[in-house]
Amino acid sequence: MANETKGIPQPTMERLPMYLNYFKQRKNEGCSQISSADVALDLRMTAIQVRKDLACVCEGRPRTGRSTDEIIDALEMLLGCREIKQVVIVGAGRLGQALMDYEGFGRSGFHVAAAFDNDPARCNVTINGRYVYPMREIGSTIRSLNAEYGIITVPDTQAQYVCDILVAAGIKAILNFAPIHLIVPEGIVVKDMDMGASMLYLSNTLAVRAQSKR
Amino acid sequence: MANETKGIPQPTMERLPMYLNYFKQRKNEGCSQISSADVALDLRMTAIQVRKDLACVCEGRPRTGRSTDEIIDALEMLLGCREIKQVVIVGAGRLGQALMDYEGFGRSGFHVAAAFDNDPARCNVTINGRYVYPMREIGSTIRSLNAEYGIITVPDTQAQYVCDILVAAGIKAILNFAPIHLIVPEGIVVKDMDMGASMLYLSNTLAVRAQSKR
DNA sequence: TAGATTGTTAATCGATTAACAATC
DNA sequence: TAGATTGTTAATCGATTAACAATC
Repeated sequence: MANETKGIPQPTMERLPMYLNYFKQRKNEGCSQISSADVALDLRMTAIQVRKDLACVCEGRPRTGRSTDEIIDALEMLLGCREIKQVVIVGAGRLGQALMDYEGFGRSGFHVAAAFDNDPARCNVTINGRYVYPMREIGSTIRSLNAEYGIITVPDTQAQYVCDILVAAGIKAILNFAPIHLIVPEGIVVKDMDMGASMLYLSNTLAVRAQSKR
Repeated sequence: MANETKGIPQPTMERLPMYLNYFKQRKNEGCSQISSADVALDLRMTAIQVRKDLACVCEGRPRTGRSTDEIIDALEMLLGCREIKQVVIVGAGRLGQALMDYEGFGRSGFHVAAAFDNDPARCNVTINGRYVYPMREIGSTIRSLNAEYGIITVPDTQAQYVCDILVAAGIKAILNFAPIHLIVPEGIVVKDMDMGASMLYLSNTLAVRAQSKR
């Protein structure tokens, strides 16, 4: 898989996609060279942290900084954006449908190959360019696609059930939109997308800032 | 706003919603008392960390652990789930529509009060229970609702433009679904929901684990 | 009482920040 | 060359982990 992912601190690793987005933007604006100090200014970080983070990714040149082309290239390689990874979505409701042709997945190398739903009314049709299969075909479809990534967009009550099916079918990593803690075997990776929690992050950050003003 | 949010370490703060989800689940299963050790086992954390995190929230009783009712109560108070906070969504496309009646917002005290779009075909109608206003009414509507939270679900190219409008209208915190770095004035909080980045987290975690196995 | 579980104080670990020499 | 920016080594800071006394 991806190159020397290891050895890079986890917090740095999680900041890299943000840098990648940022450099792509700057490149679009016609910027071809950029210094850590400038990045830091725009991203509201310290120059030292940016420098240290980016040192993990590729070399820069004293005096001129980094080439946007080079750093974008290096980031995409390091993050594995160039490798195409097959994804299935379980739950073809509104959220699932919205994710079926979400551009951001493609840009990171993820291809939504199929969707599944247990509502016959939503099955055996193509929605937003993805074919929706009935749940009973999930195992065989995942295996024939060689999909390793699953996205869960079913109601909370069904999330664990769906999760078990995905794992049994060979899925290795799951993006979970149900605000439920999933139990998975050792070796399976889960990332929770709890949007309620994200909103709470906002309100609590506001609250903390208000307090520290006093 | 929320109680003594301050003084709680940021990493702990960000784990609290996960605990809340977990305790609600356990309560539904009929569990009324729970020890840090059990929580740790289920959440794949260490008992010490759970104990320390939860000590910030409410008191437990030696020998019996914590009451699920009490801790749920304390967490909801601390996180401010009980206060109703008005939210607007900009971009009534598929993703925006899916979020309009997303249950998880309500459970955390966020009420989606209105949506906006610049496509006349999507305006002046009710979608998933929310009225969609034309963009030109955004300022007045936000002010009359007293909304402080905004969700951006417009195409990347329009995200910064929309962000500026939201800030001008008095929005204090933004959940941003565009994979773009938004520039905001001091004091405004932004949380990026970059789903491509989340998928990359999954693939890179898998890669790191595979490497460390060797 | 004995034992499980807590809260708290101290030790460890790792990330961030600072300092500075290297280099285009 | 001089100066800006880099990479690296050392210092600081804060979170996690460990140890243990307190308590139901």
